Amino acid sequence: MLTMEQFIQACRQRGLNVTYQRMLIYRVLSQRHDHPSAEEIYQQVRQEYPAISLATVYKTLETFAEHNLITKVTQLHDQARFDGETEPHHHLLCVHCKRIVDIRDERLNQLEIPESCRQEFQILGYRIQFEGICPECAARQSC
Amino acid sequence: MLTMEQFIQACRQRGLNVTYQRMLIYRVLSQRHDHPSAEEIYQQVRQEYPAISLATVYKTLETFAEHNLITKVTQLHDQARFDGETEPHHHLLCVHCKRIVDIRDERLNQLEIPESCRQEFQILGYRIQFEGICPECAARQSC
DNA sequence: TTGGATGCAAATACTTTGCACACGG
DNA sequence: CCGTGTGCAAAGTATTTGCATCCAA
Repeated sequence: MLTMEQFIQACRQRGLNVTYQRMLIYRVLSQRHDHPSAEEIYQQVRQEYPAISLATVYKTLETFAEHNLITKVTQLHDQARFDGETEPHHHLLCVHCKRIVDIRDERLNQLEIPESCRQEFQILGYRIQFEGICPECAARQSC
Repeated sequence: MLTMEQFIQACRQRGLNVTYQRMLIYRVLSQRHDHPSAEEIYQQVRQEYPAISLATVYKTLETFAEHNLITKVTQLHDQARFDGETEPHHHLLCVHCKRIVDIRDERLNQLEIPESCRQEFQILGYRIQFEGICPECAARQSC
């Protein structure tokens, strides 16, 4: 989370033009803590700048995420993926090709649930997603 | 992961008709370990049963997931969600209303990466997603 | 001035729905 | 036979793209 000054700096460092739209989108997103969708951000930005287009919001969020100014909570959102297994286990995702490998390790199933979770939510479980680059993608990149 | 006999049993227990399509879809999914999309399952099932429709695959996967015969890897896949924070932290998701709350706990950032992950993938990090039911949804349900 | 950013509309991708017919129990 | 499941086509939703115009640097 950056201040507006830091944000402007960060854009310049990355060669991104600092536009009014980008500042609004960044401000709206960083002031919210519920991880909104593009549509929700669009609706909120529109209140201050009605001329903005939804396509700009999409493009801007994508650009920010590529430049590591924000993150996408849902990396695999573009299509649903299914798992024949219902027993607790974890996943390792290749951030390039989106391949998923199962991870089974008893120690990972014994995580202590933090107090902040238990506080109000009725906890059902948890999933750990490891992220990395698979050998095939690593080989392709280094060429 | 169930044998075909166990699967048929499990369907009966849940009051689900055992159809040829359902058996094929379950078999294809449980034999793969890459967590395919509906389209990929459709393409593979089609090789054995060309008359199947993509809509049936979608409906069937949804039904299976509701009855806990399979799981959806991507619960939030229906729309992308963004986070203004790029520093490592974790999430608590309400499985009903899809609300996301940030979880910060230093102990969660010190997980030991399992050997099976390191083996080949170049690991970039991990995210933990806790899942539960938020107070609002819990109140609504109990009525 | 100039390349990157925006806005609009059209296109695409994924998923869901309505309905007539088929089939499992 | 009854009610659930299926297939098809159409509709719905989320997202991306092409392109003319605009604007930050």
